[in-house]
Amino acid sequence: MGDPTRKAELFDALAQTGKALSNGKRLELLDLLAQGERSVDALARAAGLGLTTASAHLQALKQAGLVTTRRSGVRIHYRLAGEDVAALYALLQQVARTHRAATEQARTAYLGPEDTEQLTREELLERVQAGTATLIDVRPAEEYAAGHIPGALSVPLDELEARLAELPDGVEVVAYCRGANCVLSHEAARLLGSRGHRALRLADGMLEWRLAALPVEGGAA
Amino acid sequence: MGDPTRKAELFDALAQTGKALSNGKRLELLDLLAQGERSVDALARAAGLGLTTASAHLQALKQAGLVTTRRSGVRIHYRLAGEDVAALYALLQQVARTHRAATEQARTAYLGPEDTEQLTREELLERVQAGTATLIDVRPAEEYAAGHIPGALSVPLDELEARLAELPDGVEVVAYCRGANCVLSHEAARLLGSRGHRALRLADGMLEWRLAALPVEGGAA
DNA sequence: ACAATATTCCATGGATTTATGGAGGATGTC
DNA sequence: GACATCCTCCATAAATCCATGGAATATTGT
Repeated sequence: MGDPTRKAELFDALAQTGKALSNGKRLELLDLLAQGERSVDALARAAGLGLTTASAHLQALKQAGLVTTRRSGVRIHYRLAGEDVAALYALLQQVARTHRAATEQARTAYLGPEDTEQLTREELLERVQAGTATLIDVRPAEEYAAGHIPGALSVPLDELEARLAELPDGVEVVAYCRGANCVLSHEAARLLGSRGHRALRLADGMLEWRLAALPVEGGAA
Repeated sequence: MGDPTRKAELFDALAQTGKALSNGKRLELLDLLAQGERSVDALARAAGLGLTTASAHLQALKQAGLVTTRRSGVRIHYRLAGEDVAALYALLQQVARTHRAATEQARTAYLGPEDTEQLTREELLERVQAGTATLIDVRPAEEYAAGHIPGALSVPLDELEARLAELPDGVEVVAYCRGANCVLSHEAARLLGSRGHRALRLADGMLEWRLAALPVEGGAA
């Protein structure tokens, strides 16, 4: 009635994919890849990893079936194997945050105090359609290019201070970034608030927006 | 712009939850818990683990926030921390199967050849409502008691052969069990087929049925 | 063919994980 | 209170994972 060895092999096979999610650096790489494809050294730099270390982790993700590769000239671009992988990553984040206090603590320690106002995807959608808010995407330009919320302006956090003049006065500014655990929109909202703007931020980010099947502009057509 | 140490701590915190999914035995325990709560030694026996080993894995799942405990007299019952955990487990299975050939191979090696006909949840729902099929739940009675598809008869695989006479002749029999990777319905369908019944099986199982928010009978009211 | 760039492969030492058996705690029974 | 049951905690040895640096491989440009 079901060979126990075969059964163990099946569960071990599933665990191989689970293992890919068992290391913080690999999750950080997945987090980046959830915003669009990237080359190995771009990933290594963005995640603060040694090149060989990043390569090894990416191999592990590939073995687990979570990412695929594409060669373009001399460099190799990694990307998520599918939207279900993005969904798996997002769900892991949600479960970890909901059911484990230590995760929530680490999150607030990283993102800083909840001193800026947030709004939901639905609220954002309303305001954008009504034109009552300016929406800015504070992720790196590369990620904006790979797909963004329709109507959003690309203002990477790096450039925000220098480009404050571009933002209309007296209108709400809504910032968003990668996802629920991304610090960029928090910092953007703080900066905007301190300069007299009425600043809000999207509670989560591009990852959750895409998974909710809301409209996306740019990127792979 | 975002303390790198704090950032690493956040991703490591997420990875703590991911680690829970990185071991085959732990996934097997989750698989059992997805059918309902159980005590430690029941889990150890069902998963073929030593008691202390099972306890250690359950502690790991608890630390990760995936399960909670409830004491009842001298024994401690573990259960999933929420339906989102069941969803996470189901999604991991789906991703592993879809994107990794080795997983699919291990699955077919365990479940056996695809020599029995399967049907989807929607098809099953139609037949049950129309009354054109007899539905049997071939999981252990304990799991049936914790919740089953409305109208299903509890016929644990162990007892199926002895209780064949209970099944009406000339009517389709549909068997289901725990989920997409559960062997019980495959074996039940083979047995039924070899005894002259027209036997089908649900393509997945109770886990996916519940996650699809389809009606469930029995269990926690 | 040769050099340059991007990535993977390989070997290594240090840290982490796992299974197991025995001791220790909590609860219920007599 | 003594005892049995169920579970957790602790110590240990084997296996696995991780970061790192140097060598090997693949592609492009000269």
